[in-house]
Amino acid sequence: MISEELLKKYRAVEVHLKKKEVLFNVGVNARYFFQVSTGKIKMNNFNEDGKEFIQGIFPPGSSFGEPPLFAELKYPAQAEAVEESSVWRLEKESFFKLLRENPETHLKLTKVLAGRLHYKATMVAEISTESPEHRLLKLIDYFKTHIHKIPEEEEYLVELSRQQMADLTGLRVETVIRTIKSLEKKGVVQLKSHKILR
Amino acid sequence: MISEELLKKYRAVEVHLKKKEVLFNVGVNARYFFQVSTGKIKMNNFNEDGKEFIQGIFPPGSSFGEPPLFAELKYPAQAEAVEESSVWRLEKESFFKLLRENPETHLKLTKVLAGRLHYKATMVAEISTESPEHRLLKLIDYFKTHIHKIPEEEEYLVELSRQQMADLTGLRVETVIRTIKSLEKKGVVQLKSHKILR
DNA sequence: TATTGTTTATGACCTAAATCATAAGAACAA
DNA sequence: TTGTTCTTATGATTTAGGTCATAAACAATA
Repeated sequence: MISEELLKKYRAVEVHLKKKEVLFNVGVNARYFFQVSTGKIKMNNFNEDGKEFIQGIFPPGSSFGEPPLFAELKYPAQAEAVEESSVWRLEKESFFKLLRENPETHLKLTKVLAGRLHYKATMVAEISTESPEHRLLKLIDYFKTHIHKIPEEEEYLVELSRQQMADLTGLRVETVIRTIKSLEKKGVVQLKSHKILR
Repeated sequence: MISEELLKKYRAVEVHLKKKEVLFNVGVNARYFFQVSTGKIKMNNFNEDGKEFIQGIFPPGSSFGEPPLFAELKYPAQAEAVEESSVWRLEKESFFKLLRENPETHLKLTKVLAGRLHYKATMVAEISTESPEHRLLKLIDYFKTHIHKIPEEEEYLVELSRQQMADLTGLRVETVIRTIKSLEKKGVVQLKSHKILR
């Protein structure tokens, strides 16, 4: 997360997005650095027959879509506003200038990328080899401990919908619903008026 | 890739690994920066019933296993020598000193992480939503254009075994073999004495 | 050049999760 | 208050890819 002062200093501008508005598409070249100011942005893919995969959901303060900026690559996914949002947009050149002139910020950003790589490595191994039960528990636990940093013994109320969990784990809604039910029966998660507790 | 002079200057040492030897395990804390000197290292996971997933295969010059170093996390996968290999090993503290004192190297490393994040984002979307055919073609094309940087019109001889392709895409060997055959029938890849050309 | 191991190949069969259909409950807007 | 839409729920059916078994082709080693 880059501070607002710093962003403003390097001439970042705020861009407004309506719910479901797309900020950038798959396959285009990256020209800007983005950081969520308000709302929520997701990065996602669709296959030929419309099945969605969610790469990540970014709350205020998170940057997203930086890799193609560094590696001169095209966006592997699109960015879309989950709800009405605004994002800071910084020109690529200014962004690199900012990094050069603020080594501490560069290191912080490297740490963010490292964290994201860790999440992806975890999830891709899950998705490619594990059962729906295992995948969903891993997802829930990852959000609990790494995203929200909630201590093991404390209760965590999952804020994701069944559909979002499906799109994050490569499953189908029905499978998520059935699996969550069965996890409840086993007592590994609780359900309070459809909300998942763990 | 960090130059050998620089590595030596910061007191990196060379570690020798026999084929199949494990350098570090899942779940342990990262204490060193590693870069392949000779041979080939893979990072991989195994699920309960022994199914493997390959996170990446690293040739000489590539570093690997940096994310937990930055983000204070545990290794999400193990590192194992594919063949007899040697790797440079640099103490965590020396590594960060090196980065601070060599901003250009820090930027180069950030680019490496960005590239790897791009690969993972691409593959996880494939694995979670696409057919075996699509997954394998994407894998082959990714290796052709991004790893080996071979121009579109030139022919690429896939150096991966069917088993490795299976472990990189979350499929089973038999499925890879059958799918490659069917891709050959369709004329989208060629087979020359079992080697795949694209 | 026999032997052992690894990789590629193929058929038969089976199963977990996707698909399809339908509906009830919640949330939101008019 | 009544539509409208989104989310959760559940049963029936289908199917793609996994599993199992067996073998040929090839490579590596003694």
